[in-house]
Amino acid sequence: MALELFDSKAQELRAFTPITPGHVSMYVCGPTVQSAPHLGHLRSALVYDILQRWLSASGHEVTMVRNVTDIDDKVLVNAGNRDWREFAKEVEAKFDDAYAKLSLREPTHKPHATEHIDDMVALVQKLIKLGHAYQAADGSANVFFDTASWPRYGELTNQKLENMEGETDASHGRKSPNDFALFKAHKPEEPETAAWKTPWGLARPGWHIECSAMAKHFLGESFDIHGGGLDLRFPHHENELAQSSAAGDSFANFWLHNALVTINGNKMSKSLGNGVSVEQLTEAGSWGAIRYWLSSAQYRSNLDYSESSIRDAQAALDRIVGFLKRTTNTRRVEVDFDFIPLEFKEAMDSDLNVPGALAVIHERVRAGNTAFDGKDEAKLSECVEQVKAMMAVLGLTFAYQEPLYTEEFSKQVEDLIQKRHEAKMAKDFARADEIRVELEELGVTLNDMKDITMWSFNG
RNA sequence: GGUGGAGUGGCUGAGCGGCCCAAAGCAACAGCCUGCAAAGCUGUCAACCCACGGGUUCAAAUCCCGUCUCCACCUCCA
Repeated sequence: MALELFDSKAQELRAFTPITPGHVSMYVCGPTVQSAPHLGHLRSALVYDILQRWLSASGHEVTMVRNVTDIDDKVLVNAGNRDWREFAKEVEAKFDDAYAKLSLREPTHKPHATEHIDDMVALVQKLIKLGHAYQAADGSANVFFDTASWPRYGELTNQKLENMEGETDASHGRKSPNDFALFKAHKPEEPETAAWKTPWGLARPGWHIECSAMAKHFLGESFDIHGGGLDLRFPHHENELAQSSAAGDSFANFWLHNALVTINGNKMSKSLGNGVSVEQLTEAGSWGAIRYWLSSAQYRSNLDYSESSIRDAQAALDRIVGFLKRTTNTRRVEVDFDFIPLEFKEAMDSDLNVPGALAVIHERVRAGNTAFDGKDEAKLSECVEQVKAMMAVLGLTFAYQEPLYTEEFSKQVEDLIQKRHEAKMAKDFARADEIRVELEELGVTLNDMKDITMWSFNG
């Protein structure tokens, strides 16, 4: 069975075949760095991180571009009196920090909009030449895409122009309320640093043109996958598609849209004031638990946050980590993708069914625990290998660490266990419990089995 | 008004024509293990036929029609 992905343009599951065999190119809309990240941003980035990991695990070389929109109305507004560039960098650092803590892979390219103004100008010039864009009638540096000139407009979201509500304050030299800005003329109240010289005058780029230009710059006229949040489908992605295809590019072969994070059934967003901060999350559980939770619904399903979400995810994750800890103290197993069970592969190939994949992990954990208790070494090894490989594919390896301790420490622990054993033999349980507490303080968890006491280190 | 999507056990959440008397996790209960715990294992708990009403089919949670409720998008949004 091969990978199938839901293409939201075709509105159906399609067998995924890369344009260039063995190589996958993907573009994912990254954040507009206007305010600190929330759960929704994290989910979106994570979805494509897992896709990237699965594609490479299954033998593809992946080029992934995730942009940073560092110039935008909101960036300028939220910067207040500060230099907006400094502000944007600061916010970007918060995103980078959260991404790193979630253990996201670095994208191959992480372009900033402000670094690609020339690419955008070139693309817009081409659109004007082809009759799909025009400079504002009022003579300003505003440049708009001419939606009326592009009959395919609306093809991504299956909408017709006459049903669209369009920009309410249509002016600024637009021919139609549906036309969207490619470049926005410099406004006197905005800093000069936020304006670039273009053939039409001082201006800054509109949001949509950025992604078209950067995708083309790094991936060419056609590429495999374009991803982003469901809320970007319209207008952002619709407009990207219109611009790029009007300019003659075939653009993305697959469009992927991840569903949103909701809270009490409603979209999490700044305007509703229902965002959950990173602080709130980390109080409830580790970053591993946050990643686990964000993975726990298929990417096209809404994921509803509640107070117990992260706590429950932590418990589920601890079960897996606990298994690895209790069983791998004296074993070292290399991760190998050949160890991945077929059921896991099938789940992942089925439009990234991560919850189904997690179910396979838990099933293997139970089998492994049973093998461990029954001292079935061969079976245990197999389960450990499988669980580790699957955890690696899902990017959850960072949630546990190989126990690192010195020989000396090991000897100290084993001495204490021996003393505890002696105390137990003497029925001095108070002393035995004291030693257990002492070991716990050292970070050691005991596991009393029938004839032997095992221990694991949580360092 | 237009365009997409959703309604599955106490909670989260898979399944999308037969392998479903519906995965997995969390929560809860009991047993095993233990000096007692923890962890683990086993079992139970649980979905009154998977929102409701019709229909198609030898067969439906899964397809079709209708109804109700909810969500997202329609030029800020991951």
